Amino acid sequence: MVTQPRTAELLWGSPDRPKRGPKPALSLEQIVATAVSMADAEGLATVSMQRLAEDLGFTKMSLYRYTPGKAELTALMLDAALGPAPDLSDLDGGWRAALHEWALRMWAGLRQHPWVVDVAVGPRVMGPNELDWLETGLGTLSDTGLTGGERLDSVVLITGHVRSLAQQATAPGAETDTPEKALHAIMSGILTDHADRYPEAAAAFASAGSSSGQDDALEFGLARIFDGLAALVAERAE
Amino acid sequence: MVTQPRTAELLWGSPDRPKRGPKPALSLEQIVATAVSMADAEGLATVSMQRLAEDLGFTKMSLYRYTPGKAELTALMLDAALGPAPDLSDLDGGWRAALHEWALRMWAGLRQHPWVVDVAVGPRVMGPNELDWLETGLGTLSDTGLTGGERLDSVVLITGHVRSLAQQATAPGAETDTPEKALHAIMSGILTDHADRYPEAAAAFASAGSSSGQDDALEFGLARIFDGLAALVAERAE
DNA sequence: TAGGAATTGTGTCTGACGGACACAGTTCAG
DNA sequence: CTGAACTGTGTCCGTCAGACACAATTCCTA
Repeated sequence: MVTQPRTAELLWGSPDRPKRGPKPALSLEQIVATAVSMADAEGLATVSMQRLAEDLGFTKMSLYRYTPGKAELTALMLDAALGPAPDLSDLDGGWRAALHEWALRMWAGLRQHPWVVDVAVGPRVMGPNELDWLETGLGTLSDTGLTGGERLDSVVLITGHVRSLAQQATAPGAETDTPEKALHAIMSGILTDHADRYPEAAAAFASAGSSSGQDDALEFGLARIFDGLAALVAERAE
Repeated sequence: MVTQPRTAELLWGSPDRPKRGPKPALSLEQIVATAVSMADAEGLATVSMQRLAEDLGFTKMSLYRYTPGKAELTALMLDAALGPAPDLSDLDGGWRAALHEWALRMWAGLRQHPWVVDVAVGPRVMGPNELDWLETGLGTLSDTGLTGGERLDSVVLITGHVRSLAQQATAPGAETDTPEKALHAIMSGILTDHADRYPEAAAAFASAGSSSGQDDALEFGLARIFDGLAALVAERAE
């Protein structure tokens, strides 16, 4: 990643305009915002520099006056789409209620910008908004007596769960149904053909396909994680 | 996805050779195996039909005699890389030990084939091996009294955790260090610059960066999830 | 006030990608 | 033995990110 310093400067640097030369007709914010709404509407894959430039009424190469490359633009899109973290200070119910709300807000955001999950991958330069989310998540655990590493691992655990489900729920083919039903629809033929070899899977799908509401998998996972965390917090409190 | 029936047939169908015409010089298995090792060695992105064909000593277009398109080939690569699920029947320690081993095996597999995480996304046609993993995971919970939906959600929860961490750990830039240290290295400058705005994050990274061994985040998350599951199982057992 | 000098938008070009299509050569069934 | 089916190849297309040179615009300085 040679682009890291540039990415960091674009995300964190101050936008000091040069003095000579014609005034830019576009702004990086404008480009990023257009790219985000395009990705929201038609998927990240359809956002090419060409299409983005056409949407803005300029040529493709003009965009490279604002961003060194598409990777940097994508990093900016990510932080813009995340937006600032929610304010959880008014919440009652301790860390559990706060973390729950935090997770649900993140879930809602990821549903709105499904492509974010594909972009926010691996150790990378976090933008102000992403770091704000992390900060807020960690803050919910400040009264628990957990160590810094444990708090970090907790937030990572919840993030992973939310992201993993968001990825399933917003993937192509799952727009109409819940991901469980979509998967069940796809696999039902195969499962009935091989029910003898995969009895547990066949039974589980049959049972889950009939009941199971909308966000069951999300709430189920959160409940288990919070129960597990509560046990650790209680242990630390002794 | 118009390619779904074809994918299903390639994954589950029987390979009946046509009788007329020259014998194929390649086999789909051979192509898939080559593609898998190429993806392992140099990343999924570098596996183009062109490079793959060159590696096999044929032209690009010849590969399309074996697979209708790259998407189907990728689906086959996924199932081939997963391999059969581990046999957990010899394990003592109940569902917890079995699920733990299951998760660690999956972790090992994902470390070996990092690109699998990027491919195994969304409701899709599962291959025999992928379904075998699911079957085995569900099987560990058969004595717990959980419903089919709960078992499914549990396996999804653990899978999400393992996958999420594998994605962090094997992303470009994290090969040398643990993902936490890599992220810390990237973000340390920014964090010290903005420590007043992100105190929790700065503190957590500082604390985690000094201690924290190799797979702490993995084991931490698994422990919390298992504790939470144990509480539910105990509740059901009443 | 008249220059450079810096900066912006454009047009052209390259190499890589997935894949459509026509064609020649090979193999078997009738 | 002939026609049908099948395999591998070569050529072509549209799209992608991006390099580079160039003309036009704007400001700082002499």
